[in-house]
Amino acid sequence: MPINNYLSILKESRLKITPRRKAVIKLFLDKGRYLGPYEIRDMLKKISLKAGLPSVYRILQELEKAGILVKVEHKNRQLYYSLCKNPHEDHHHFICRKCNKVEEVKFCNFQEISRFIEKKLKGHVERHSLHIEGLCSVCR
Amino acid sequence: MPINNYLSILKESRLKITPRRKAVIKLFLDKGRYLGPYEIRDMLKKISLKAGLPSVYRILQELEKAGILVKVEHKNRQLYYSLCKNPHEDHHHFICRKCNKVEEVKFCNFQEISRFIEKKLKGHVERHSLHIEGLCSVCR
DNA sequence: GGTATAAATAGAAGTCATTTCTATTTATAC
DNA sequence: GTATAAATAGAAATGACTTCTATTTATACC
Repeated sequence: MPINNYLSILKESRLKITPRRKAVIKLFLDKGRYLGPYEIRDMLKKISLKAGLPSVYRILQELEKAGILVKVEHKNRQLYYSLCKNPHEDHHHFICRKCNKVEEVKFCNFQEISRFIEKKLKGHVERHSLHIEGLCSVCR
Repeated sequence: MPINNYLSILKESRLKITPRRKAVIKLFLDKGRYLGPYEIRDMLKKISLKAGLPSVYRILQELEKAGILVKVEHKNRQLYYSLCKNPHEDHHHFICRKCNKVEEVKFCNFQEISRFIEKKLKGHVERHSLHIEGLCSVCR
């Protein structure tokens, strides 16, 4: 998805298109992997777009709320985000533990487990999230 | 699994059986749900077993390392643990969002997704974790 | 292209979960 | 019982993340 689509989403969400927001989206597009606040701050500094950590955190929150980014669960329990390419499809993400690349997995067979739970445990399943980790085609 | 089995695991891991460790395991057995450091500290205080937060954190880490507890992923990114009843089986957990009960789901069809990833993305899958949330049979 | 407006940002300061450190206490092997 | 290493208490430190206020800036409108 080209950057202009993301900028349109910003407009739809009544968020102004500022140099920092644009640059953050570009970073995610260019890197193709998940990113954390500190490295984003550092990358922005490199392209002479200084931004304080509070601003970075805020921008990430706003982009998540707009549906442009999604949070990534990480073992160290710190904040990471990745670009959400298909917000409306039921899909999961495959994350490379070496290069942190995030790839979409357009496949979900969760219904089976869901039925198992409804039948055996008599519970009502509302949500699920699957974290898949390994080595991508380049790193393996 | 009765408490003595867990105490045996402690011994195998060369961890001493102290009043606090025993009490923490008992808490998890009794409550049947995931617990965080602060509530554990408070519960210990109630049974006249004062423990400082650093001690609680340490005990939880040790019990996790011994395979008695597992971390629970939580939206607020704070630390929660639950008892691991079958450390050696491939299984997942179903968590009730209302009472925090943790139930084992002895079912896993992950291989399908794994094969999908190996074939389509040419990646190598190493690990996965599935988080399932809803309402348990009592709370629904 | 100016200008008013609300929104965005900077930077200092604050919050709070978690960890580290050191002195003291305690479980266990003998 | 006693020696020893391991466990604990409590103060202090760490560090990710958030809040707050003053200043700057994108945008709508003329």
